Amino acid sequence: MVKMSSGLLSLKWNHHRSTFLHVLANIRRKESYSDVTLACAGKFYPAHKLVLSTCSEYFEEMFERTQCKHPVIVLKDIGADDLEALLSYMYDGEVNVLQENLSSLIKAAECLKIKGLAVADSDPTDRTKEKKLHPSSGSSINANSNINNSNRDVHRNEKRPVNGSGIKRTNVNSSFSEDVAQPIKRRRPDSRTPLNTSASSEEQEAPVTSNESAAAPEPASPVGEDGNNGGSGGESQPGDDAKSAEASEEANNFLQDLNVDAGVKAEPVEVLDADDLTFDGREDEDAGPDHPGEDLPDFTEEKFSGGEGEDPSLWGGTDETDLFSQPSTSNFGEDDVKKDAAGGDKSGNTSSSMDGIEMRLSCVAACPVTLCMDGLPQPSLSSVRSLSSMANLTHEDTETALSWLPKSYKPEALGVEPNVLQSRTTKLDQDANLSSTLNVRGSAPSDEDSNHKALAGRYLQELPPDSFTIAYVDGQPPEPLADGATSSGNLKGRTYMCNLCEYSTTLFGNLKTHFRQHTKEKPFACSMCDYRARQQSNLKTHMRKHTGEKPYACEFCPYRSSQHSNLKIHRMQHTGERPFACPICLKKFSRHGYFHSHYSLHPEHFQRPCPYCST
DNA sequence: CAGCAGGGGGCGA
DNA sequence: CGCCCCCTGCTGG
Repeated sequence: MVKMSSGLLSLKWNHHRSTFLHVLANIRRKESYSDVTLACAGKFYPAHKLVLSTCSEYFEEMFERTQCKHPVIVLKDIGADDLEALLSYMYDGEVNVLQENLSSLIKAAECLKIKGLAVADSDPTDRTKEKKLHPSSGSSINANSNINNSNRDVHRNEKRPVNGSGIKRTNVNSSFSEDVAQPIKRRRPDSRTPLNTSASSEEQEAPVTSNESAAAPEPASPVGEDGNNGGSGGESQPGDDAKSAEASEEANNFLQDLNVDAGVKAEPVEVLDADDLTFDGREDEDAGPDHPGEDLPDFTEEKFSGGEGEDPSLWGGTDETDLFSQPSTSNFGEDDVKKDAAGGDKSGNTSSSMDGIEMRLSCVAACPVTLCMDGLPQPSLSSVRSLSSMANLTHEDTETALSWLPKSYKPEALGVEPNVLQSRTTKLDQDANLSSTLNVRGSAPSDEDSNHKALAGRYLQELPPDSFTIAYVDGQPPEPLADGATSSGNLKGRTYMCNLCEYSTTLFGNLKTHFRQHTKEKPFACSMCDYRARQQSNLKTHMRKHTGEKPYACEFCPYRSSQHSNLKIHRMQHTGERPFACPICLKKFSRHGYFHSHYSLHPEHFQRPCPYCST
């Protein structure tokens, strides 16, 4: 709070912007308040006019011209992947794209006139004025500042070592973040070209390679043209000269600082104007040391303390669906478990993920839009930050968690606080003594158990192996499944026990459905209202409410019902059936609930539990 | 108490 | 996966 000269008090919400982004991500994830639907390649993407019109002149104009409250916009010439990426870009202010997808993405962005990608945007707050007032910090605030860079900023640019893993990276400032962005085609040369140091220009990383430029000459070319050492990103030439080596070392130091609490390994990566920029747009304390991580907590705390409303994408999924929008048809967790169950991807993806993490670290430090060129799904930085916020997480812990953590198994999905995640996996082995239950009930070898769980996960591709326990009737060992064999996962002699509650079933499909209660996943969305269901059949029943369909007719009267069970209840009026009889007064009731209400009035019910539910 | 709607488990294909 | 079923909670008469 700042007391102004006029006597007015200026109340500033420090984390207003980050909170907005966070809430926006949640709203998008939950598909709340959706007032427009984008149809693309057979998929439907609920969205918000406000966001779309904010980020796209195309949509802005479109919405101005239509009076429809909830238009469905069919995008014919845009790929679903590109649209999902653009939606992520618009909602999150950043997106990761594969290098080979960049050209089509830019093309799509141009079609839709996406600000910051295809259309120049300007800073609505006109921070250049602030810059004049605070020249020392101005360069940290927006991308334009890069154009009029200070020597320090230029130096930063010089210090962009190329990672040693062959990953190509690029950063493009976003209009959606604090930073004011220019379209890629314009901004890249500006932001990357120091005004006073030609040498540094040559040393700058060129994240977009020449072949990329060839693939997408229009949008990408300008991106790459500043990077006349464009291959450096992919070819790892951090030590081209002493300057680069020095820059690399400094970047490493920077990253190590950044990674101290992230629990991830530090590796030379591109470091943008990390400590020149703060996430929430606060002016950087320029005199401060190069500890971007000190700036980050504001961001991380705000972004990851969301509890239930946490954006699932914040939680370390390694599949692309974590990073891009998820249409209603998405089947989350699938890829995760595929990787996990298959096992083969595990190590590889883990290391790749870590690379991605590092990349994201640098990006978030700089707070631009990120175009990731490493060709691998990237976990979000937030996963790292979130994990890192947990006490005593080692690098291996983080790596392991990130490598297999599926969306369906994220803390917020499980209804637990994020910082419980560390113990969650442990809890899985301990919870409700289910592991010991396994031994008691099944006495199957643990390796066989894990093998079968892996198989179940492999073929059902839904649940992480540690989410359930299998009990074997008579100690029957699991049947080995040959590669390529198919199985419904419903194998005889097995009881699948949920490790998060007391539920057990002999049918793995039931477990899969059941587990959605823990993940709070409701993958079946009603197209007519906000209703979502965990089971498709429930959605089907729900849809009858909209269609008015009542397929179940009473044979005694005109009554019709949308649900058979309701007809059955109704029919009791005609048949006089009263299945629930009070054992005390012998009064009969048609429903258990009615009986129960009645029964609870009897003083004797304390001594005699309900004969129908034992409560 | 009846109607309605939603949640969730069982089970056959 | 789709269908069936049961159960439950809410609402209004």
